[in-house]
Amino acid sequence: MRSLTHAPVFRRKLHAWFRANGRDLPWRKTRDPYAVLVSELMLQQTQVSRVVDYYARFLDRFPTVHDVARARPAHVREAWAGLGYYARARNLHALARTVTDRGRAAGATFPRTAADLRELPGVGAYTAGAVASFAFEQRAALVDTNVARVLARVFAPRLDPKRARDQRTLWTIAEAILPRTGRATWTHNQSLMELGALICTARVARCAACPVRSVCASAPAAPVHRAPARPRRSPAAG
DNA sequence: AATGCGGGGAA
DNA sequence: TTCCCAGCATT
Repeated sequence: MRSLTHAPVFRRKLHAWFRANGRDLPWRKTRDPYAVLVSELMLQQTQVSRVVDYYARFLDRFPTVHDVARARPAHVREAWAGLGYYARARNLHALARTVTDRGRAAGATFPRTAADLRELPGVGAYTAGAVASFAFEQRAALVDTNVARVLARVFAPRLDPKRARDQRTLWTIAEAILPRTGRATWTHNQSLMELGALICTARVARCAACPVRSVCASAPAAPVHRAPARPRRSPAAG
């Protein structure tokens, strides 16, 4: 992998860009672990644009994790109808019951660390990192398809983000470039995914609009601004 | 390491 | 058409 010398500059530029250009998505307004979990489960392999409405309707119908835990499986499934990957709805239901069962009657007890979140049904490495950093503002790394692509292009252009073996390296990079605090990690992880979603996309890397192109191993060198060329003869000419 | 799982949008 | 999308569980 390429050296991570540029990580501090990368972070600074990325975060500044995100604050100015990040989308105003509903799940970015909350730190409620239940709401964050719902959004993350819905977003697995599913585009943001299609999740927005389902997310609002689902929380309207099941405002708390207790409402899901109490519900009949068929009703949860019904709220999920059309989204696809229905195992996610079953997992959410099972997860809700787990979280409310072991808590006391009043409050649900969500695991707060990525390692503990990982034990919940339907929660893999990515979702565990997402809930840890987005709901609990923990200093946890996360690598989804966006982050894998961005990190590979910026820091390790020889890695193939789709290759399973290279993913391990990408997780190592993701952890290595994490900011110091959990609060900053929230912004950091959101920023990474947003860059992958808006600028550094799968089909086209919009390098001209990219805030981190100056430290990117894959971006073409910025076009040099220079005065009109003086007439010049090639060495061979004459 | 591969595969099944949904459905829709974009190139 | 193909590829891709805030992946995960199972084999």
